[in-house]
Amino acid sequence: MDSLGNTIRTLREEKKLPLRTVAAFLDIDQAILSKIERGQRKASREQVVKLAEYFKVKENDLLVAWLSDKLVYELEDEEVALKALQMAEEKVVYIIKEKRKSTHS
Amino acid sequence: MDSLGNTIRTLREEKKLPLRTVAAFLDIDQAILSKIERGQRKASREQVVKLAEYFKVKENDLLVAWLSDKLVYELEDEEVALKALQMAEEKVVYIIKEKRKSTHS
DNA sequence: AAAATTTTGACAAATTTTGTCAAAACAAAA
DNA sequence: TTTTGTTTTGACAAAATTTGTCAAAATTTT
Repeated sequence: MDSLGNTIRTLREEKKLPLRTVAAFLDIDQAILSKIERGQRKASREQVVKLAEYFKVKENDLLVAWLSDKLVYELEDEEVALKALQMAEEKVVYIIKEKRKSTHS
Repeated sequence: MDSLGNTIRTLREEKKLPLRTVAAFLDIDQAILSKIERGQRKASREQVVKLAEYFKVKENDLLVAWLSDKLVYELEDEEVALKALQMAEEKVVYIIKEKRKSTHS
C-alpha cells in the first residue's frame, strides 16, 4: 500500500541508479523526478507508464499506486473523505455495469 | 447515489426557480450553473457550500455528492478504477489513524 | 576534501480552469 | 403562432494551476 513515489524510489535505489539516469529516460529534469519520488509533485500518466517499462514492473500496479495517490490528494483533509470514496465506488460499479449492458460483449 | 448536478437541478425545479436566480446567489453566470447541473462543469467547493445553504440541505450531503463526482471524474475510464479506489480507502484510513495518534485528543 | 547526487526555490511556458457574453434552441403562455 | 421567458451552446478572455528548466545549496559517498 505504498505511494508511487516510495515505490519508484525503492526500485531506483535497488538498482543503484542516480535520479539523472531515470529522469533522462523520462525526458524530464532530475529535479522533477526527485519531487515525484518524495510526493511533492504528481507524475503524469505517461510517466507512470514509462516508469513501469523502465523498471520492468506491472504497469497496472504502478497505475493503481499513482491513481490512488491522486484520489487521496483530491480528498485532502475533507472529513467526508471516506463517505465520498464509498459513494464513488458505487458510482464506478454502476458505470461499469452500464457499460457491460451497452456493449453486451 | 445521485450526482451533485442532478441533486441541485431537482432541488431547483422543485422550487420552480430559474437558473438565473440561483446563479445570481452563487454570483456566477447562469450558463455555468446550467453546465454544473448537467455535469459539464465542476462546481467549486465554495459553490457547493453556498448551494447547501441556499437550498437548506445538509452541507455534508452535498459535499459527498460533489467529492465523489470529482473522484469518478478523476478515474475516467481507467480499468484499475476500483482497485485504485480501494487502495485510496486504505490510505485514507491510515492517514486518519495517524492523525488520531498525533493529536491524541 | 572532492566528487557525485539530491534537494530547493525562483522563474517561464504551457495547459487547464473559471467565467462572461451573446446567439441559438427550446418551452410555456398568451 | 407569436411572444416571452428559460436553458443551452460555443467562442472567447482572464486567472489559476501545472509542468518543466535552471542553478545554487545541501547532503551523501568516496
